[in-house]
Amino acid sequence: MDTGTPAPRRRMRADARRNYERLLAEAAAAFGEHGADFSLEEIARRAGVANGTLYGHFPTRRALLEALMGDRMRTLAATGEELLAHPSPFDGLAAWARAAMAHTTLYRGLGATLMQAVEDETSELHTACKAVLAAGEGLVARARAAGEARPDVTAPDLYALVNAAAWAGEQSSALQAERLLAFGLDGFRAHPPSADDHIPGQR
Amino acid sequence: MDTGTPAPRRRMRADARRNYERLLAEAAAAFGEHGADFSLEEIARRAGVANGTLYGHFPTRRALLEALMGDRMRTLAATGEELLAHPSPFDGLAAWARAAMAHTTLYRGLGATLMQAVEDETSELHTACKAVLAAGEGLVARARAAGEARPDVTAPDLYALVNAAAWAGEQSSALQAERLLAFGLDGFRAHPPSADDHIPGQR
DNA sequence: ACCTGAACACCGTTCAAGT
DNA sequence: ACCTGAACACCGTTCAAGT
Repeated sequence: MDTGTPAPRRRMRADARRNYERLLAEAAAAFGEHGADFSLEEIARRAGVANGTLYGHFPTRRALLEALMGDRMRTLAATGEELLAHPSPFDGLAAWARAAMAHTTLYRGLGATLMQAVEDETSELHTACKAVLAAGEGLVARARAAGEARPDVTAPDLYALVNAAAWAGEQSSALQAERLLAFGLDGFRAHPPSADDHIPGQR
Repeated sequence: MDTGTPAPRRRMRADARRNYERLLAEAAAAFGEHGADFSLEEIARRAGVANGTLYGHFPTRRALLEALMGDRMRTLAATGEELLAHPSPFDGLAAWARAAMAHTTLYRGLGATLMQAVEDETSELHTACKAVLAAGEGLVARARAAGEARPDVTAPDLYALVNAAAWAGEQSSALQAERLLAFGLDGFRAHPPSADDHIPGQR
């Protein structure tokens, strides 16, 4: 389960702390209902603070998202490590992929931010995304080693699949997201001995 | 090859026609360089017309995109019908999927519009998207009938895969888009006799 | 140390007034 | 028939001035 609102790193003045938490609460509600691109100005308005106050606490939209999502993402990474103990390497990988997609689905439009953050070191979400990617890498490596996943499947492939499927789901339906994820995962699976379709670009 | 700027449906006054074409040309350039979400106001500015003139010709951004993409999309649909004659049903499907993804990639951010338009009957792109979807349906049906594609793969699955892979490519790299498409297509492939992974939701 | 609110430079869309 | 440009209601971001 979740630990609720994450604590700011350091001691803050009482009024500052109160503003910080109200902003976080309003942002969570607004992002949940209208997506991660919702107006920051309107969030400040709903929290009853001036827009400058929001920027004081969260200099960028990504910083706000990190405050909302950081803990969840670290939990997801931890779940990945636990799934390394799953009896079936591929099923463990698949289960984790579904959990990861559920995280991306938290706020509509989040996938793009998560995709960019993993490559952008200046993003406040970079560290959390890297942890998620590393967890995926562990699971992919294990499935590859067991001969259950293709030898050319990478962690970035898994990361991209999860976010892309979530994106597709936002455009049409949650069912479509699940289907795309399932087909993609099946494409990751090692064939018994048969046809080797070429995946471009090995990395 | 392409027929160049599409003609407006009816006779127009000479100055109107000139504005129409300048708007289209500037939009093509701007969307190509900065994506399909580029400022319409700036496009009007570059075309040397008032913003109201742009809205007069193209009441919505989708109308502008339809004028730019409609012919291309109908060509893509026609290519799909030709590929029904491909010796290998699955290879024909795969070749068409790659061509479709190339279309989505024309303007950054286009995928979302194409995904929505296929379900939104009020979208100016709806008809063109439906034609593309129908072409996909033909190829998928043939590959299913030949036992080369899973029996539960649908045209919307193919459509979603193409756009989702294109989207992922925009967030990271064109190579990632190709890889995701390849893995997804491989997931569409029928297994010889073996493991049946469950794809949710049959449609 | 933190907050306020105005300032700046943008958007998309509509519509009265012109020619 | 078509064009213009202002009007309206929004944005994100910055920063001087306050307490």
